[in-house]
Amino acid sequence: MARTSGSHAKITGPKIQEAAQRLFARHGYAAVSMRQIATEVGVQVGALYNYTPDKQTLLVGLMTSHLEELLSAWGQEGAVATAAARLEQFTRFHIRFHKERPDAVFIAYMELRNLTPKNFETVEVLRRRYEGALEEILRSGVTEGAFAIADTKVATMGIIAMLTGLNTWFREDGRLSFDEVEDLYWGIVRNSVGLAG
Amino acid sequence: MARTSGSHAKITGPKIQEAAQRLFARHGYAAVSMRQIATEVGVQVGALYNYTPDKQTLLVGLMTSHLEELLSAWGQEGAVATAAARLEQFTRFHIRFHKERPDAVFIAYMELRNLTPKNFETVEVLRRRYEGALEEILRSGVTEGAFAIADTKVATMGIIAMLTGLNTWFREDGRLSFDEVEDLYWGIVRNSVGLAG
DNA sequence: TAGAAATAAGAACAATTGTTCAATTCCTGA
DNA sequence: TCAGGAATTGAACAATTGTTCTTATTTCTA
Repeated sequence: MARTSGSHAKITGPKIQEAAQRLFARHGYAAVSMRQIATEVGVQVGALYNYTPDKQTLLVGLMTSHLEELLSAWGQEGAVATAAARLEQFTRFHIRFHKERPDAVFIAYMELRNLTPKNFETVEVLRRRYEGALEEILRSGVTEGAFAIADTKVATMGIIAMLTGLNTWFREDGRLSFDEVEDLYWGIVRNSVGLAG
Repeated sequence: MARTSGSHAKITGPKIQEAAQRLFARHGYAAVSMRQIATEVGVQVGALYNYTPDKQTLLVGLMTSHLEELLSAWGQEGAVATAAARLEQFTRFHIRFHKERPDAVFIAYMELRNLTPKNFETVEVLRRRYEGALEEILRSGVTEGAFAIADTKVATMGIIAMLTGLNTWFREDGRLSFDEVEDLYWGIVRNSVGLAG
């Protein structure tokens, strides 16, 4: 056999990324073989190497494209007046964006140790840029006198960890709807920066 | 060769656990081979199987003993009067306990997907018991009228995620000392439950 | 419609994987 | 001191790993 009928890079390429993302998230990068990915795509393992030079590149590609999407989506949020409104906007944006991409989020946090140093740095630059967006909000809120925050960098890390942690426990069929949880999280964040209810 | 001079289970046993913990945390469970562990211990791979029936048991053993230590240590904290004081006690305890065991914490959070279903359930029971400890504090604070919390379960997950997240960014040689960060985190937690500064 | 480019199959590679087991040596208690 | 249990080696197993390469077929372009 050789090239199969109907095969096309525009189709196989995305399929490979989706399969890799799903499998890496489910079992972990190291535990997933190239053959498993190929099987999921419906292709033989050799074909994968028309799309990636190696397994590592597949991983770092998933991470960077996720973080770039994240930054791009945040950049497209509309402008709001006060720091408090901006913080609410960020909180709800973060929660919603991450909820829609559990696999990508999982990989971006869990597989950092499987990156080569150079790839790790690339990913970290993107992540820090996103953290910087929140910190800027917190700083402007302190300047406005609206927030009571002792250290904006520490608050940034605390808030992001809290928001991202939602992915680890929220279940669609649980006690609360997602909208309810979103409101509750915003309530906690609002409190945490010293905003009046 | 065979039994080596000076060899003893009381020594090799802990050494294996320490090596496995260090390596699993650094590279991930799936990425670490039994031979790497053996090399780290200074032993041949066959010897490991005097101490564990298989690799999976090594992993689940690390997780459960970490969580049991955590629960035991929390159980030994002294009694305090108010819910607010108890929450401060929990916050500082959690941060300090986790700071001392970065490898164990990392594994307990990152390697859940490598557990068999039965082992996963065992670990989850322990984790839920710990989460329950915090939720009980929050509930009693609400009863006292000291805390303003809309949903204690959600607040529990949010606070624990925030506190545990500290491990991912704190560096001993960073801008702030650990004691400073501990105080800052307590300030955020205090705010988040609506306690007056 | 012919030739070129794109796409995939399938076999092959050496290296590594978790686990088992007999053989061998050391250590301890009586 | 010596027997028996404890501890380890070292070899072996089949299965799986990431990657490369040649070959074959399909699709695209002119």
